[in-house]
Amino acid sequence: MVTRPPRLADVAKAAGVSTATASMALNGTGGTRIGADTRARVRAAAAELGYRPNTVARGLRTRRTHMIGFVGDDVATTPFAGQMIRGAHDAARKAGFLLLMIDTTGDPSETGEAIAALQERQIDGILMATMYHQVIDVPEEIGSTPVVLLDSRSADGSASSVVPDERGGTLGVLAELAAAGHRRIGHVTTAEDVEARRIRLDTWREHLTAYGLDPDELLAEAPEAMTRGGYDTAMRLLTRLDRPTAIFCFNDRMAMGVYRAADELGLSIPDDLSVVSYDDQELIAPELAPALTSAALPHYAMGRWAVEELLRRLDDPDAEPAGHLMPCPISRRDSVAPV
Amino acid sequence: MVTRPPRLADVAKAAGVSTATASMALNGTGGTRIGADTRARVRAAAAELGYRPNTVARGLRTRRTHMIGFVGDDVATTPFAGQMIRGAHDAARKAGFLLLMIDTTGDPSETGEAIAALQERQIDGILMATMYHQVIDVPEEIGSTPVVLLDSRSADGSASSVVPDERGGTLGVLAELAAAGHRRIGHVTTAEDVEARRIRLDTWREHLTAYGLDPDELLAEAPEAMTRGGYDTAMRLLTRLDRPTAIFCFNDRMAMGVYRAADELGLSIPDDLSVVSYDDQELIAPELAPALTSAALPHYAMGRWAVEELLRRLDDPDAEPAGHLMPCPISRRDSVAPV
DNA sequence: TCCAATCAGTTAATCGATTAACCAGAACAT
DNA sequence: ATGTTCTGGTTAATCGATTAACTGATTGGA
Repeated sequence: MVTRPPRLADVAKAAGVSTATASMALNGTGGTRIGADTRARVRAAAAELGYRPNTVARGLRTRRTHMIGFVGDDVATTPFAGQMIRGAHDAARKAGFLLLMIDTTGDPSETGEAIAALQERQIDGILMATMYHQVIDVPEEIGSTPVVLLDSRSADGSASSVVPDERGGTLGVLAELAAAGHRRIGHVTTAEDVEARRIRLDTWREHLTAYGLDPDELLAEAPEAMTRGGYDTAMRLLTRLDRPTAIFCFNDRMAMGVYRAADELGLSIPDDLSVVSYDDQELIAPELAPALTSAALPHYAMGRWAVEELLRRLDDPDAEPAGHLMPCPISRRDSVAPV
Repeated sequence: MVTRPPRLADVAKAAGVSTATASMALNGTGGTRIGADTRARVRAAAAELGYRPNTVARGLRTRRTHMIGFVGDDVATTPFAGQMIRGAHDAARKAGFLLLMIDTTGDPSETGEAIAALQERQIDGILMATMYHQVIDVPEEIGSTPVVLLDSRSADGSASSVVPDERGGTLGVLAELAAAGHRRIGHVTTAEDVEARRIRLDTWREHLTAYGLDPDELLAEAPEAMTRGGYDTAMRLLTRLDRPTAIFCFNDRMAMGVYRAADELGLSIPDDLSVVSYDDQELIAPELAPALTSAALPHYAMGRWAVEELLRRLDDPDAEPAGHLMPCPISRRDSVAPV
């Protein structure tokens, strides 16, 4: 005999009450209408039977599924994604929500389909995550579904969003260098037109200008933000007559190239050259020799915040969309020394 | 005015039919009962209104939610996890399913809760994934929910499962060495008691024994499968009088240590020493100099297979559980040369 | 011509909860 | 004595689909 799982009606019958009473007793709703002993009887019956509410039925009635759609443009490829998902997952679970994941593989036409698939399932809200900090338009398919953007901002500020405080992080690592007495700080970056590049570059420019230095003298760009690009650009900066005493790298991968270039030129890090970077990638920054000082991308925290914000919006759909800058903590390691 | 999304009843009214007819027309059920023109009229009305079925209501009636629970013991930390999820995601989506993710952070007491949370949501089946190949007991909370194990096997074979064909992969990389004329093949491995270690080690033993060599002469173990361990063990093997001409590493991280040891001893890879490994980790194997020949862990393929198997079991719950060995393709690179 | 089968639908029950509306009895105030 | 207010529930409607059972015309075969 296949015993199907107990329904609320079974619990009610076992406790000798109506399903309405059972529902209210278990959910604590209905105010004072349920007596203490009745409540206890229902609870005991539920425990006895191993009752688990059918959230599909509940969802149909209440229009709340306690599921959040997570739309990512590439779940797998970057190690960052995992942390973002994890932050979102943890915050969701704490509030009794689960994540319904969907990956668009970066294909924009997929995004509309993904959103529709989630909406059919009556998710309570949507998290839209991008792998890199960027500015996007909220897809119109979203309609009135509450949404929070993760690692990207909406062009018109119509949706809540959380992005890393790139400016703060940049100022942070530059402050490390300044504290060690560095002035001539080079910057190696990518030519790719991404938000992160723009902010880090502008902030660094500002910093140098404040010292009366000409940033353009100390800037080098590579086509791509990879090791190779870091190597090439560092070579250019470090073979100049008045080479910088420190380099701020766009990211850790480029920093790897800078390390190699310094090595080949017989420059010792941090004694002859200090290096700071961005991203604080797990398998890179702490593993380099010497370990690299880097501003961390707060993916876990952003994931968390996004869910918390989404839950806030579920409570109050008319609240103003919030744009949050998540601080990028500085991981201080061994790649910075006094001039 | 807030316009709520159209219901099936709205479509039916617009097409001038009953909801039963509308349902059958849209789903193609009910055999010949629906005339071609009626069907067309209903379809047109649905398209016109932008009708999207409410899958919560449907799920309540049909007891099928088209959602698969994915229980992972650590979604984020390993880069492998992403590929596994992706494989599962892609196969699921192709079949109209979505993944409901839940992370237990490796805590076994969490697992029961996770399964219960998924069952409350009436998922159609569960994927249980572990980050490392291991043998586990299927949690009793699973009950009669269809389940497929990912990267682990059930101790009693009661559930379908898919794991990497470690033996095949090991034979594969060893064959690379054999083809280059290597006989004295050392093995550096970890002392951690994991399934992968056991199989790779046993297979290597077998291979050497077939050549009449004594494996124990050529084996070195480290406490952990990290770079450090690879370095230490390689140092031991390579400073012997009759050092091996090739080394098979337990994984890529240990191979990094082997590379460093060889470098320090003035041995050039692959000319003085050939190296093969396992895992084919994205950020390691292809990036080493020379690039490392390694047997790949087929996480994407396993994720896919697991979903396909789960869907098969949904169709036929009484089918025998299948234990699948997923081949580990060999990534041939530049770390092997003729003796 | 008449009964059976086929066609093309409709009606109504159902999935398992939540919740608005109602109700009987006890306590209380006037 | 009688209306009012609590207490502690119950009844029945509802969420939005699917589907078993039924029905009223046609068509077809003998």
